[in-house]
Amino acid sequence: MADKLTSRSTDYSKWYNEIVVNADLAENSSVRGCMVIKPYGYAIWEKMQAQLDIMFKETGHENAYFPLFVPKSLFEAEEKNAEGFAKECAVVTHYRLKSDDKNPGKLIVDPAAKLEEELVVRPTSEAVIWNTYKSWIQSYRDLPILINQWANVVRWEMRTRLFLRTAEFLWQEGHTAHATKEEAIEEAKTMNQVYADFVENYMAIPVIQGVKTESERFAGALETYCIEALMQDGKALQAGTSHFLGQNFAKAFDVKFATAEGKLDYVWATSWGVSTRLIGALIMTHSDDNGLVLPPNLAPIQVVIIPIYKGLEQQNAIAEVAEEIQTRLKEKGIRVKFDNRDKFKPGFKFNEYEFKGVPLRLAIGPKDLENGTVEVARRDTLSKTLVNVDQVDSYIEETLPQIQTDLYTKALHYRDQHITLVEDYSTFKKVIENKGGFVSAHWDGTAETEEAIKKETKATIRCIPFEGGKEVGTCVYSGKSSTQRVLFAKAY
RNA sequence: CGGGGUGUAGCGUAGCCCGGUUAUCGCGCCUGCUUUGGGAGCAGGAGGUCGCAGGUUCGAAUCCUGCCACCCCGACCA
Repeated sequence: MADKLTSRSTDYSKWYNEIVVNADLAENSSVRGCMVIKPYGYAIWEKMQAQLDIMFKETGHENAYFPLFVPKSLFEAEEKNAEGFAKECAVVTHYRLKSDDKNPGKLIVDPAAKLEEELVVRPTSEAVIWNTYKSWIQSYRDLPILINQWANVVRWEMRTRLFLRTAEFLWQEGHTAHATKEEAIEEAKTMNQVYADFVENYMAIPVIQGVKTESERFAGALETYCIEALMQDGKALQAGTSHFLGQNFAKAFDVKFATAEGKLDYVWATSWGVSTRLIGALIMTHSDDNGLVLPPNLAPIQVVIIPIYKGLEQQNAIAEVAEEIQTRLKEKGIRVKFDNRDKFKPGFKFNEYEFKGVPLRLAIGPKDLENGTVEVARRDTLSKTLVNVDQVDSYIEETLPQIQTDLYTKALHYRDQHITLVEDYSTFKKVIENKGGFVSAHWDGTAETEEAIKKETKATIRCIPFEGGKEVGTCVYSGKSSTQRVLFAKAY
């Protein structure tokens, strides 16, 4: 990277280059808005998956896998859900190609292979899963069912945006079935809390938990809980959602169970998901002008060791020290890489790992060899410290969690600086337009007001926060009475 | 789908308005030597359907028409 990046730039794509590229598969191809995740980026995703998986299991969930294809008749069963996703579905209509007689070497769709019923490529899996649950649930003894699926989904959006809205993306989707409404609501809230914990503690991104308004709610849900984060450019990002689906899907797929009292009742449902969008959030929250900044808890490489030497003899002497340090760090469970490639100069490597966001860099040169020291550089602060070789592992063991905390604190500070309490509409517009971030304001609770504000300012209600308390006030737009402040922002 | 912009080597680009030798430059890549405490230097080398298809012309990267893709802004959305 020759040119520097601007931290307030909305062109985050430069930061993405290390970990993802736009899929460029064919001329004139409609496979656009898809991404290729490079190995380094995928390694971050794997770290995220691993931790989420632990947290899902801790809350009693199991993994399973369901089909990619959804027969149209199943898809349309839950009307609101189907309606909500209908406009963005990829649909399979044929199952065979044949060679084109008029155009040798080319293929055409075989009209004879038209499917009796079209298959929808899942934009989400409620339909397939509830159709399956139907045969799994007869009695209250079969409940709850607590299942998560790691999968890809396709949403053919009109406009895509790398990471944040790709046509195909990877995610996890939890689908649970419960005997009571209370238990289902509890589950949806619990998983929203799990997301908040994960994003805050592992991704070092502060989030606000809350409830979506009706217009922002998931299609088919009775209530959508969410975590909302703020990016460096002042725009909000929905980082995860958890839905209380009521009995909508149970009714649509006729999933009844016998209660302990011997009565029949419909099953209560939830679903919840986070996606590769979170990688985008990670990048857009912490990165700076020198490239990515990764929190230690998720960094594929936590510590990189770079040797500085002249000649083979010195290289070998330094490698001995470096490898010894590497062994000690590995024993402590730290992910460390010793980059002893001879074809790149140290300065090049410094920049390379800075760009990749590796939290700590150790440099060992002839001077260090002489003094028994190592230069330790922090990615987040770009500060350097000399540390004695025999203390380097304990120093690192303390510093990695410190970086994790500092990243969170920095992001939290920025976020809190960008929550503005607003009482009148002209200030509202000014803040949304100039300062960005969240605006905390009173809202009369009507969809009309929400829609009007959205039209005029492009700001939407991100959530009705759980915390922040009820208070009496007047709607910033209509002047009608209001019982609580909600958070507005321009969003991705 | 509407408004604006862009498309030239792996990446970033000049040239286009005003048509005319062998399409410019930088990065990257390959070879060799020297280098190595913050993105190395020198020398040599490889790499091009100028987005695609038509048209105008003696001649098109350049002008015209159509199409496609990408980016930004709307509508849509995790």
